[in-house]
Amino acid sequence: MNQTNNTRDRLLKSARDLFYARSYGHVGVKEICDMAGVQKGSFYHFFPSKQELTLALLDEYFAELKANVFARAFRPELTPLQRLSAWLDNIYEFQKLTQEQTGKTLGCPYGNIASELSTLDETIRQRIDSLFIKLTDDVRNTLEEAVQKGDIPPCDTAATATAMLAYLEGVMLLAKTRNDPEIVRRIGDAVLHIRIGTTSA
Amino acid sequence: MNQTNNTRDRLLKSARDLFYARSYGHVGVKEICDMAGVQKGSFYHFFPSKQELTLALLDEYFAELKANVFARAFRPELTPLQRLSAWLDNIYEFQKLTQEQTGKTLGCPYGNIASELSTLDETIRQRIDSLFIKLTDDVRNTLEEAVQKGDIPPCDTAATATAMLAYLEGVMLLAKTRNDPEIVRRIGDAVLHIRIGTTSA
DNA sequence: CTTGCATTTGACCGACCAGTCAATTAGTAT
DNA sequence: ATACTAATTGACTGGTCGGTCAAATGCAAG
Repeated sequence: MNQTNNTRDRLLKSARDLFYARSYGHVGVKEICDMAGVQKGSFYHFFPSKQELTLALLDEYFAELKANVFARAFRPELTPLQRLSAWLDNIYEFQKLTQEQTGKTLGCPYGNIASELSTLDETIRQRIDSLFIKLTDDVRNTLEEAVQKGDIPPCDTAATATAMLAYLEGVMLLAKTRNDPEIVRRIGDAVLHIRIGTTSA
Repeated sequence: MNQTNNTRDRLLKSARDLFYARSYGHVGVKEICDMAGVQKGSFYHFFPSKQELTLALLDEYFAELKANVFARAFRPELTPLQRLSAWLDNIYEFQKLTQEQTGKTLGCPYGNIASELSTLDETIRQRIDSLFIKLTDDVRNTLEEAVQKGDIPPCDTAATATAMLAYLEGVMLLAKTRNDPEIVRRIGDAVLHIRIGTTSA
């Protein structure tokens, strides 16, 4: 087994960047190969189709996201609410970074693909759905810890985690539509106060 | 002048339905013409390009949305909070209807196009951005009325309206990704409690 | 009946699409 | 060296893309 297949990785990275900048449908296999400095035959040596490349891309970069970004935001020495706040900060920094690098605010890489392909490719839809569920699991655990510590009143932590993800996806979509990452700063904080199923309400 | 140009209207309606079901990039001009029962030359007689058709489509159906759906939800005899609740109900009913009719939950027609084309076509991006702003204007007015009546504490009504739109866009995106309109029911209500810039917080 | 414009047709264009394949090259194991 | 496989090349296919165009048709005013 080869430890890191260079060509395969370059294809994945090129596809990820191109899809993020311009969407799945508007990026061709040829262009992905050109950016990776590879011929088309090599693409189909490593991936049976554009769809399969996309599935691999989603899995591998989500694992990287969890290991690097998420592990830092959700680290246990922070209080639960600090973790959610760090998550929000990460989103703002990422949107601002892409704005500086590309001149455009590109939104959420997963939300973009979910929006474009959920109705077109059932396999990809299910994959992104399961990634979103994994994400909300981390958020839900954080919320449960917050409830146990008394930081927030009891609530439906699973539904609240889903609602928080929904809000941040919507915020990123609006930031993309406005082409302005500052939207995240202006309205992002409200994610901390979203609650579903509190006994009081 | 002809009062209602049948061919043009059929092209717009076909494009709207196809774009909503499958996205801009994955629907060709040929297919739009086929559904409208028209040859390609007719398409380019009425619209100089696919982009221009899309701009016309956005404007005309947004006007229709405001006149029919929005005017009903935001009618003055309802209390401000009832209007927001009616807005949410409309969204749920619409997502459920498309699920029943097409077997798929398709999300927000404008959010979908915004996500796909904001980074690809600056003109379309600006158009959708301005439609979103028009939408938030109605919400902001409702929030200001709620503040004046003492239904809610004072807040940054403009930012809160944007946050509410963001949340509902996110909810529709997750409903689409989950392919389940019930998501809207499960977490939608939280939109009523979103606040930005309250003096207390 | 004629003029003139709006509408519609359907063939056509070059470019690009995802995907195929036989042939070559590189690397490894014996 | 040999043999086997993995990796890579680059030409190729059939089909679709957005868009063009000259010719035909419909229609209304004089």
